[in-house]
Amino acid sequence: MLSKKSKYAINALLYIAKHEAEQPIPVSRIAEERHIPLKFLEAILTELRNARIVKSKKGKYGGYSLNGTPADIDLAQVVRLFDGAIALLPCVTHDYYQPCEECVDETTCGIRQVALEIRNATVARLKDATLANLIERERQANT
Amino acid sequence: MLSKKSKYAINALLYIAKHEAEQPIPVSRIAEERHIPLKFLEAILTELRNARIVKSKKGKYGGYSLNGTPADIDLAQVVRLFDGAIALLPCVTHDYYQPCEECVDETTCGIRQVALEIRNATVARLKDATLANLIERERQANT
DNA sequence: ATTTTTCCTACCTATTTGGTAGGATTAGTA
DNA sequence: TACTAATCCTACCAAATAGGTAGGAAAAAT
Repeated sequence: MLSKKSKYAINALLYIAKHEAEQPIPVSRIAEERHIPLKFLEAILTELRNARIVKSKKGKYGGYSLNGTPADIDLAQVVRLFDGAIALLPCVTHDYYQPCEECVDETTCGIRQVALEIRNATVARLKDATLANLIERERQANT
Repeated sequence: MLSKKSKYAINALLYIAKHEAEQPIPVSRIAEERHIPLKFLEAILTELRNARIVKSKKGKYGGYSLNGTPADIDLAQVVRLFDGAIALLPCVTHDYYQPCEECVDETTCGIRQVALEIRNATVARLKDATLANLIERERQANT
């Protein structure tokens, strides 16, 4: 399951993407419209900014903007940021690799093979799901 | 990521499946051979028994046996038992369904569409990964 | 009776999740 | 300069989950 952080982050990013012309958008507005606790969302957007997925502008009329186009930002980036590795096993992650201590032989491990296939399929789908793609999906579902 | 419970359970089940002729197998033997804490594994096997994935025999020369053939038991069952829903969002699970409270319209939600595709692909692969299948995979990788 | 096993109840610690509180700092505007 | 509206920063917190441990009762085979 995705954490609330990931879900809130995705919702906030989609909100900004859908109101691109009005950037930068203050946290308070996103929090209100998407019913996300203000202070919590503040922390989330700080993380997104540190990861350079959004950029911020301080002071009056400040707020957050996408750092790039909606086609540049995908769910894999967001999920990795807040929930860490996407894979089911640490031995099939790229960035967080760790052997399973109980594993006798990683190269022949059957569970690992399955986990690897699932990871690859999942990552591919999450990378395909850019903000632009999600907005387009919703547009199509609405007709 | 899978919990240790799931990983230990899968390893224990694979161990029993590989030693089918010697059933029932005592917890102590599995714990020793697969380096799993004894008492923890005891609790795990109790859960597997309650779920009727294994069956137990009490007393001397007792232990645990598979309840069915290695082709009957798949990873989806085990993962669901210990880690709950497989999906990324509660709104695309079957058994644990819950709407996302922040969601405006579930039928058009783009994130949901992606989550549903990922869930379906993942569940299919986990169901395909029966104990028999895993053992066969390891046999093939060994040649 | 002894041994070896499962079964049952209770407890425990560390980490993660999902927040909240309060104020300092920055920037635009009058 | 003063005011306002925003981000930024530090600290704290409660509940849930993960990953165990302890001790013994009950059952079954010899």
